[in-house]
Formats: sequence, structure tokens, C-alpha cells
Amino acid sequence: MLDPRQIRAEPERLKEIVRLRRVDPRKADVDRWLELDEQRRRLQSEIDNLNAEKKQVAAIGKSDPQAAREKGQELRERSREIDGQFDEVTREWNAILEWFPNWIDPDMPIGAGEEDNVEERAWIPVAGYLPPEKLGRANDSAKHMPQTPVHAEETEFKPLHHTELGERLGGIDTLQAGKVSGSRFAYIIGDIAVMQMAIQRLLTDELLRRSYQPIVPPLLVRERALFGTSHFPEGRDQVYEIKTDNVEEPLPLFLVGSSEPTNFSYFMDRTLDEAELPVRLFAVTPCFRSEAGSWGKDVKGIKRVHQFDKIEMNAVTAEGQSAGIYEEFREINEWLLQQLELPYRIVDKCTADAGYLATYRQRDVEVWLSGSREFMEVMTDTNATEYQARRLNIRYRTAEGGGLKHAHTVNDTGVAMGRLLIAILDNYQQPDGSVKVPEALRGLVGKERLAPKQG
RNA sequence: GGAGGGGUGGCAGAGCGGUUUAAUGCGACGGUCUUGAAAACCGUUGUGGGGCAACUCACCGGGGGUUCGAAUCCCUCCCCCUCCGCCA
Repeated sequence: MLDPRQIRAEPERLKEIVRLRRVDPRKADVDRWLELDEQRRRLQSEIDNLNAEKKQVAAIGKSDPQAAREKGQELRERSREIDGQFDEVTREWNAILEWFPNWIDPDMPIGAGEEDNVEERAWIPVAGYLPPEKLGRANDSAKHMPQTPVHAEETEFKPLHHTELGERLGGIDTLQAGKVSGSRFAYIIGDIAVMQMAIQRLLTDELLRRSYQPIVPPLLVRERALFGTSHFPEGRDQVYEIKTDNVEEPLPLFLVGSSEPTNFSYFMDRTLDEAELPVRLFAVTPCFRSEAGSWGKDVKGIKRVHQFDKIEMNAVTAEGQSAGIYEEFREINEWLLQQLELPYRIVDKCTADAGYLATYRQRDVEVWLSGSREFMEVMTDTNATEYQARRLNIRYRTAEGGGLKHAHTVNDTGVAMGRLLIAILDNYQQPDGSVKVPEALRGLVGKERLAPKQG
């Protein structure tokens, strides 16, 4: 949500952003909004005047009720009419306001689609960071990434797709899951499940070491939580809505697609002290996504599933702190992938591809699948500045002067489990179909290598 | 699933149809006093909208209604608490 005063001050800049961010201009109609805004303010002052009159009449009524009655009834009629107009105007005013995207970072790359995303950096095990001249836009760095599984003992073999590796190792079963739950579900069993637990442990230990607060949030939430983070109204079809017949209250509940909405909603309608900011949190939760619109895409394996486990990192910050946290999250992302010795790149998302409305700046971290020779998104780091905090009404009292300000929110994927498992299977696969266990996980997994099941 | 009680300013807590929208206490902030502090005393102390401003309007869990007039009466929803039942 934007500050209406700032929209009035800079309508042309907002129009430009609506265009750049590819928001539907019929929904985010700045001119129409300005028109309604003017009407609304006019009606508001009419209401104010009527109320002032009503007060006077009521005061007369104290001593002479009969005299007040007639005038009062007339005023009531008129204010009903104007209230009605005001409500109607406000409804449309709000509906448009909800579709305005956040202001953007002046340094956000301008572009028409993902081909215009800018590569910030790329890293390869042992070799380290690619020199800047090998980075570019779109997939420019791909040709400089390893072309065979990086951790394989030999290079002369045909790498397998993660689905096949997972099946051979007896650790990923999408067939049986299909019977039980339908397409895009999976059972993860045995050693691969242990590997997931080990990844979780690796990262949670690091986050605890950094004094991040763990939180176990509700996963079924009301509409306001999803609206607050701007997953609604845009992404309404991306979440599952629970049928209301068998829930206690008649309000609809939604399964979260990420713990971000529910974590930030922990602070909804609260006023924090500047001294306690930034608050850094992480949650380990399942995530549920309908994947409407991508049915038929990535149907193999566990790359795109309806349910997956994720560690989410969130921060509620003061005004000047969000940019720093945005970098801190990136550092943690890099730390994890370097621990696991997985090649990756970081992409600065351009205006047309920068996620939901709340985005002020956004980057993706993409693992390089050296077996499949493609990048795969595993983390998304987003600075939403005060956009979400306005919707959720999260404020803080400033240290000096005691004024109130909206907090900033920053969110990042700590790790998307399924996809990280894919990355490990792909990059650590061996010619015989076995998969080495990344060094950093060996202690917890208790094995150096996962072997295919016989037969 | 059943029965009952309750939601008022940062907190506690009065008000239950008309002493401008909220008593009183605590806390917080400023001041007096003091070498300093405490105590005492004096003053200030909610949020949001509109306006350059003086100012003005709204808000007593949310929404709707009755009334000249609602924190106060009615309806409805939400939330919290207590007891019974069921349950990992």
C-alpha cells in the first residue's frame, strides 16, 4: 500500500512505475484514482461540516428536545445520502489503491522481461567468483558455468535428471504420491529425507548463531494476512482456500504458499520500539501452492510441487535498515550454497520481472545444475520497504521525538528444500548413478555417498 | 458440540442515553526543588483524515441499526476468559 499523500505529490512517477512494472493500467489507474481522491476529500469535508451541525443540534436538544428533532432528522437524512456516496467512492478509491505497486529502487534494472535481469555475481566451487566481465543479462554467464556435474569423479558420462537419480536411490517417489495425492506431490524417503534434515540443521544452526529468532507460525490464515504482504489481490489463484463448511468460523481460511505472510502478520497492528529493530526471524514450514497457470510445466520430479518445505528469513526493520538486511540475507544465501559447494548466480530482477506489488528491489539466487546445464531459482530476496507494513499496520516509535513511522519488511528464502535436493543430486551425481553427500552434510547424514538400490 | 462471563486511551480501571470524547490511578516526558538522585509539587502525555495555519472531523473490539443526541440501547460478526464434552 502506498501513502496517498505521496501519490498526490508524484502521480507521474507512479504512472511510470505502473508501466515499468507491467501492472495492468486498467486496475492501477492513476488518473481515475486522483479523480476519486478529489471527490473523496470533498465528500469528507461535507461530512465533517454536517457532523459539526449535528453536534450543535444535539446540544440544543439537551434543553429543548422538541426543537432539535425536526432539524436533526433532516440532517440525518442528508448525511445518510452523503455517507452513501462517500462509501461508494471510497470503495473504488481503495480498489485502485490496492493495485498500485511499490515505489521502486532507482537502481532497479529497467527491462521488459526476465531476459533483462542483470547478473550480479556468479560463483563456482573451487574456482570462486566469475570475473565481472563474464556477467551480463539473461543467461550470459551460463557458458562460463561447469558443463558437467561439478563433483563427479569423471566427466565422460551422461548425467541423469534428478527424478531418475531420486528414484534409483529410492529416495524420491512421485508415482506413489500421485496415487495418494495427485500430480505434483512427492514422497521423500530414507537417505534423501535425512539429507533434507541435515540441510535444515546446517542453516538453522547458522541462523541461531546469528541470533535470528525462530518462529513456528500458523499455516492457515485469513485473507488479511495474504493481502497484507500483497500476495492478494494479485496472486489469489495461487493459494488453496479451505472450504468453510467444516471450519469453526465462517471466515475463509487459506493455506499459505510461504510463511512470509503469516510471519509478518505476527506484527500486524503492533507498534514496536525503534530500539528493538531490526527483528530478524526464521521459520521452517511447509508451503502450499496451487501452481495455477503453470499446469503442465515442469511436471517431472519435484522442481514444481504443490507442497514443499522451506526455511524463510524475515526482518522487520526501521526505515534506514532495510537495505542492509537485504544484503545480509544475500550473504546468508551465499554462505549456504558455498557450504554446500553448489555453483550459483545472483540475478538483480528487472522492473518487468520483480515479483509481486510489494517489491522495492528483488534478486533471485539460482543454483546452476551442472548436469542439466541450466539455472534453477532457489531463493528470492525482496526488500518491500514500507509497502507491506502499511497494509499490515506495523509501525515503530522512533527513538528521537517519539514519532510513529511504518516499519520496513525484508524477506528471503533461506532454503527451498526440494529444489536444493535437486541441486545436490544433479551436481553431486557420479557416473555409476550414485550421489556424493556434500562435505558439509556428511556429519549429519553419516554417509559419504548414496548408492542406487540394486535391481 | 454445550453453558456462562467479558472486550474502554501505553497499562490498570470508572462511566451504561445529553456536565464539548472519557473520571481516577500507574507509567512516560518536561519543569521546580536538590551537589546528584529519590520523594514532593506543577505541567504535558492516544491514533487517523482534511487544512499553509488557527482549526476541524472521526475513532471506547469490527460492521449495521434505533435516536434530535450512543462508550452507554438493539442486531450481527470477531476476539479473550471460565466450566463441561471430544481430541494429538
